[in-house]
Amino acid sequence: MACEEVFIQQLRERGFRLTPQREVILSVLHEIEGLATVDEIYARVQSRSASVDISTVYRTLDLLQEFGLVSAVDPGDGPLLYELLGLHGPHLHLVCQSCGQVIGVDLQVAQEFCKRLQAEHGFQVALDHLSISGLCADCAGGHE
Amino acid sequence: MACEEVFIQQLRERGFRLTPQREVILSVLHEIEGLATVDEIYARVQSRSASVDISTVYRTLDLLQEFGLVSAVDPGDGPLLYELLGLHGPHLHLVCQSCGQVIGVDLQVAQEFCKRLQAEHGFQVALDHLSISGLCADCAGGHE
DNA sequence: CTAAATGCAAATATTTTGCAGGTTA
DNA sequence: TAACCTGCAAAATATTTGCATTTAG
Repeated sequence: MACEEVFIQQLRERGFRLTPQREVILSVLHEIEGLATVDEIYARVQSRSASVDISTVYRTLDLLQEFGLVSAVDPGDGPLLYELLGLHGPHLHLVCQSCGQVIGVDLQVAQEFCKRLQAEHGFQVALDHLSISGLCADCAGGHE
Repeated sequence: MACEEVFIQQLRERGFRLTPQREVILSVLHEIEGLATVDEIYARVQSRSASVDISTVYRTLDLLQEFGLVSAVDPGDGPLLYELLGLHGPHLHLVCQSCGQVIGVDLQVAQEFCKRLQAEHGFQVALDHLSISGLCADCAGGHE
């Protein structure tokens, strides 16, 4: 099922409404394919529909997150990055502290680790929120 | 070597100075043992030395982080939490999205996982910065 | 003596909120 | 038409910065 359909269905289920603003925002997220700040999203939304307010962008992103269609990554500094989960579903984000790059990695590498946290500490990792800080291959290499 | 000594040594090495403010802040961190927000730290600092400014607290925490004596945890929402690493050294933080609790866990459980990220993606995890969001045992239990 | 650090106040950056009016179902 | 949503503006939160003055070494 496409994102739009999931979105519309979820909206209906909860008595929420499908507005043109929400459509534009979701469509912009499709067009971006990858991570973007609210400002970037907002700018693109504006180019299509100039009167949309940034607060509506925030509100819609929150909604999409609730619906599990979007995830947010904290880059450590600066504003959050948002990403449409759409087809791939959630993945692990490796955030480079040096260059800011965010690498998306299949969740599978984290499975064992998560199981262990579950078994040893009863802690249930939020897989749709998993991100790890460190140095990417390039930046780690340069430091040696 | 105690924190104070490391701190003083690092300061000297870099031509920085040991000020009474810095001493108070480090001492407050000792007294807290665990995670605290800047506001909490600031409040305690003030009770000892009322004229110290919050910007000095921020600046000193940055310094202590650079020196590897303090680490910051992002609770997902709200301000960062700071912690003196002191004796235990860095550990893994499990942050509960529901109750906000932060559980400190030995880094060892993450070792394999980190090695894998290193091997498969050349990514070097920042061990002094490792924190995972999810649900703690209590909150995960309650949800079922 | 002088480079570094502080306190103060103001700026910044990001996100949230209240509300009057517009819109969707 | 009734609850929901939006745009606007203002507030809130958290942190950073510029600068004159003070202070550690």
